[in-house]
Amino acid sequence: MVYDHNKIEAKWQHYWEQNQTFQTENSPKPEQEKYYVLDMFPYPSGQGLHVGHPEGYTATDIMARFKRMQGKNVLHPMGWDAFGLPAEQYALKTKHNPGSFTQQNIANFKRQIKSLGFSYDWSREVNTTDASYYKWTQWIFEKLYEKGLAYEDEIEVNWAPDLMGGTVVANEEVVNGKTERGGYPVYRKPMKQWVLKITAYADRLLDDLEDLDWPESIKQMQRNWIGRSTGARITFPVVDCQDTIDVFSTRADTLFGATYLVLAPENELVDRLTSSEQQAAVADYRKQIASKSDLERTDLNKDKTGVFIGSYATNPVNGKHLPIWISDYVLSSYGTGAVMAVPAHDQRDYDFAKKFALPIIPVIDGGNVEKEAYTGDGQHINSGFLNGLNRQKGLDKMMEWLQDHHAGKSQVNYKLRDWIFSRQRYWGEPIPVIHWDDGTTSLVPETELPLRLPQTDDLKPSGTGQSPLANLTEWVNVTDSQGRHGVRDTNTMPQWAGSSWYYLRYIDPHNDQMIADPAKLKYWLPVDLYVGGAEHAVLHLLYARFWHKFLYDLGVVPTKEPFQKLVNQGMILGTNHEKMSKSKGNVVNPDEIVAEYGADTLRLYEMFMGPLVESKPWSTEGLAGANRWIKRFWRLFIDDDNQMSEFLTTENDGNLTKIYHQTVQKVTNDLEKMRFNTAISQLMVFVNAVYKEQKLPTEYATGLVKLLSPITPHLCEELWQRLGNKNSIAYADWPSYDEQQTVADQIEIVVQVNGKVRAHLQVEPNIKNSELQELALANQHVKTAVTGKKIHKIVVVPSKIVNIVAS
RNA sequence: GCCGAGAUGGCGGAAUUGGCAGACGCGCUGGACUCAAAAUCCAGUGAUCAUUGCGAUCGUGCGGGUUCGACCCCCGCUCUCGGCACCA
Repeated sequence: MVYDHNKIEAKWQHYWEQNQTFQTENSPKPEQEKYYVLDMFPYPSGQGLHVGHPEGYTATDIMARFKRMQGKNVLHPMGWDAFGLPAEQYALKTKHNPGSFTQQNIANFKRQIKSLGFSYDWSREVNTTDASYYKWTQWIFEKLYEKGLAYEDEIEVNWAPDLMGGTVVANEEVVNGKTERGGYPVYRKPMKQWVLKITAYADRLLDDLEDLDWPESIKQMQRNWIGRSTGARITFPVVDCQDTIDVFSTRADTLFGATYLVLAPENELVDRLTSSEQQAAVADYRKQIASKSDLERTDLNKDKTGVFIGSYATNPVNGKHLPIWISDYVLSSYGTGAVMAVPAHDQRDYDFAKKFALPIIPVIDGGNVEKEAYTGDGQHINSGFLNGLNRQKGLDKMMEWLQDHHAGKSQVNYKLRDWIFSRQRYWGEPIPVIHWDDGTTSLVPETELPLRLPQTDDLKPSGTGQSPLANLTEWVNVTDSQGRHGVRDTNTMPQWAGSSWYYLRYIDPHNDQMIADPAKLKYWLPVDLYVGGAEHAVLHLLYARFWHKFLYDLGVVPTKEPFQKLVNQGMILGTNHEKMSKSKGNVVNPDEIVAEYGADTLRLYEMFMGPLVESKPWSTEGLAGANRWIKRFWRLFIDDDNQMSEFLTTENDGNLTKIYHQTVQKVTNDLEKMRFNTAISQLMVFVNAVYKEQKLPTEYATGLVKLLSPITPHLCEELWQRLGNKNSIAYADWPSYDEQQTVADQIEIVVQVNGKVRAHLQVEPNIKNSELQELALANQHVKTAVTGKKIHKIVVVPSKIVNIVAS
């Protein structure tokens, strides 16, 4: 009988559900080793799954099934990151509540995921939009607030007036000066926002990367994002004034070369230090800057702009008077919002100095300041007591001098900014804060959590820059027991909030007393394997690490880091080698694949395409090939009359012994290293060998089905049952191999002459080198190759190669 | 511009403590089965030359180097992908 994927896949999916095969016991089992394998949970979009989703999910499912068969206690959950902008935009358009729309999408995602036969424990499903879930998201926020790590601040934010009737987006959501979603322009605007002090954890977030088994590229991206930079804070007194200007510099050694100072236009010192003659020009420049979008400030405008503010500062090291300018190439949000300009040795300062004809004084030998700034090393010149010293020695000496003269000290700065945590949206976790009329602010008491999102079908932009929640006056206005009136905070949390801790909730998903039972957390943490797309390299993964460390400090979680091993699956491209997208018309829908070929074929093909971490193009022929092989595998066991195949035999003539043990060894090692493509290739090699032999001893048949079962579970459950087994293959023992059986009695030795292969020799594995050498020289092909030549040297690598060097 | 990853047949890919380049699959060609086709099974398939048979030469983005021996290590390039992008 030909393999009927529809019937068999439905049968086993039903069986697993009925028997709760993959439900993980709720009480920890300290005597059994655990394995927590996690997928990045999806945002359930209206589009449903694309073939990229099942790639990562198949990889984790194989690992989950493999580890179960090796006797591990496996936690393998799935859930939904269901707050988010698309649902809100849809709701605004259609006058529906985003909740019902979201439920529909989740149902569709779940149907699709289930059709692929993944071994999730669905009893642990979480949904970030459930009040019983976001109660704890709000709880974490309150703890952050209590510890002073959540604060309100009037800060320059990325204001996108055209997005959702005006909203604030995080730095990470701004791409090339436009919003990541929708591509709307972004402007800088000071606004009151909730901010989380992630910078307080900058050092730990940086240093603890060391011990993680993550791709080096991701670690490097996080390091760059955090951007720790060690330098000096140098104080410049302002001439004829009590004020001082502090600057941050990593090149304090070039202080003698400073020829002017630049403040960020937004720096508050500007008001006080601008001379009356320059007032108009400065005001004009600042106005220009404020109306520029980020894009205009960076990409579109590489040309330096700026204005002299009419006052001077004193260089502490030589008393020179330096003009003070403002320019938008100095960022108000980094360092002190002011720099000392050393145009001879910094390209940005150089460009500015050239444009405004400011002096350029070289203080390090080398380079040519007529052409460009010199940033290399060299001996200091024009630098008083630093003359003759190189960069590092000069820096050390200058730091000493600055400390001694109270003109500066060492300082560490980070590119990492605090996390702007409020969004002017409806579809998110409400921030549980009340602003009282008397000017005080308080948290919603923990006993009153969750603070539920009020139901409404009529979402409207508030028009004030506040979220649509501002319209819901009944919800917004509160009166306490003393009759005091206040208003609720109308901000909601960003999508990153719910996804920053969901992996903790899976461990104890129905606990209504706490985030999770500490004993269970202790047993299951950290996550042993986390698989997802590289697009979350900095955002999600940095925020989750931050919250985890905070919870660690609170004593809630027992580990410093949440995810021990991280793997990024590569992208699946369209057949034209381009990224799949609707507009290119190269999107493959997994539903169609499952209907035509079955889930096992999709799983097998996606794992066979190439290494998990690489991007690779879809191939319709390749997919059909995977399906052909599944049927070929089936025919090893089941004949055309639906009987057990004549290949199956209880007699073992030993012809397949070596290759069987090799296969068990290779598949086991490859799965451990997640090299699924080569594991599958080895199984194909074995199947080819069985077809040659026309025989399959039962002991190898059962082993073979087990080896393949993590990859194509439906097929293998069916064959396992037909081989006479009563229980699911999911908990069958993983096959073992005998190392002795994997090596042959005879090994092949390559004989080279001058590095070129001239002959092959069949020899005993433990042959002596001298014997090997003799055999090689006696070979006819070798003799021909060395005829008329003098042998200089013979290199023998035991059990591998003989290389004869002759000329 | 800076940081990171990569480049292997017609295609996806395999092979690294430096030791037979191209496993496995796709595609293609031929054969068997069939009235025929599909499906299946078997064989061949890097290029060039030779071909009656053994075979020979070249070949892992490009140019050098180290080595008995290099896809692998070193130096210098080109291109592709990902990230960052006035962070002082």
